[in-house]
Amino acid sequence: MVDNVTPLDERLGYLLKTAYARLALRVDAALATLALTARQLALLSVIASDEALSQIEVSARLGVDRTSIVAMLDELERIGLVERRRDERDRRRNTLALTASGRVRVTAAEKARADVEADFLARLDEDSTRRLVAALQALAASSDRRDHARA
Amino acid sequence: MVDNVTPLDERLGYLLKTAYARLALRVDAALATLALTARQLALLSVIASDEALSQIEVSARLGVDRTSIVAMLDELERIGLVERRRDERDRRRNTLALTASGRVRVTAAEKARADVEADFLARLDEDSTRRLVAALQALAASSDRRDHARA
DNA sequence: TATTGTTATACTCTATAACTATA
DNA sequence: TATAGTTATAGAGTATAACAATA
Repeated sequence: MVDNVTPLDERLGYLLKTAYARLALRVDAALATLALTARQLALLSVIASDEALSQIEVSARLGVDRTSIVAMLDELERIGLVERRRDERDRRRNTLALTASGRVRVTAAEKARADVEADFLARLDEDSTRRLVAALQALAASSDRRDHARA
Repeated sequence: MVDNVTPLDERLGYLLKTAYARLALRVDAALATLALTARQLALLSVIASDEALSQIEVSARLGVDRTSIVAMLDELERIGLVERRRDERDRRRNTLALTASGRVRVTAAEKARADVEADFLARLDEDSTRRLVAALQALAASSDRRDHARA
């Protein structure tokens, strides 16, 4: 009826969205054992990677709005994985740190996440996997510049 | 502090999500001129690719719940791009079809979407692009089997 | 005046349950 | 009984505006 309509499974957008959705389902299933969501693990991992980040710094790295971070931290603090500490050099900021329990949980969860990812990629050979990651990184990097220029 | 924490930009999940989000932003920006969202275009394209699909068939192809399709069709019908027709052979079903205006709009929107995608991929050479798409298709295919087995 | 964290609010997308009409 | 479409509703996730405390 209408020509020039690319089938869904040849569209980059559809493929990226579908691949992400499926990986996310598996990661969430694996993390359920550890009572964590993929979203929470991402936040915990950013905190783990660089202690003393503020809430705004963390939100920028995750690409999540600072107002969304508030509720996530409330929950992670409630279950004892994270601590907010007033930054004494700038009392507007909170410095985020993992608790001992948080460190244990992140280590286990990171292993679970990496296992799921490896299993998800099992269909690809090593070279294809390396090139896939490199291509995605290139797209993210090139997009970064534009997005910042436009923002 | 915690070792074995993979940086975000080496995680497949983060890369897929980020790449998709950025492409989606650009596609939506390009489609705004045509008063369409990427979501609407995906629905229109499925209808265009195979006339006489029912709402449930369309929802399955898109991976969108049938209840969500209802409101989307209401809007597309309201702006005159789509028609619901009772299937006379099974009066429970609606057969979906583009209007003449819908066909014109889809053709223009598909061109805009393809242009954005090509620009988004400009950083990659042809071989890398082909391999990226192939890898994503392989991941989608392998995941399909598992998801169906589990569902 | 500007910034950090916070609350309130709203909007989109998604998922579930229950209804209707048809089979 | 089961299925297609529909409605109502609730839950995530996200974004905006406005506020208090601090710079």
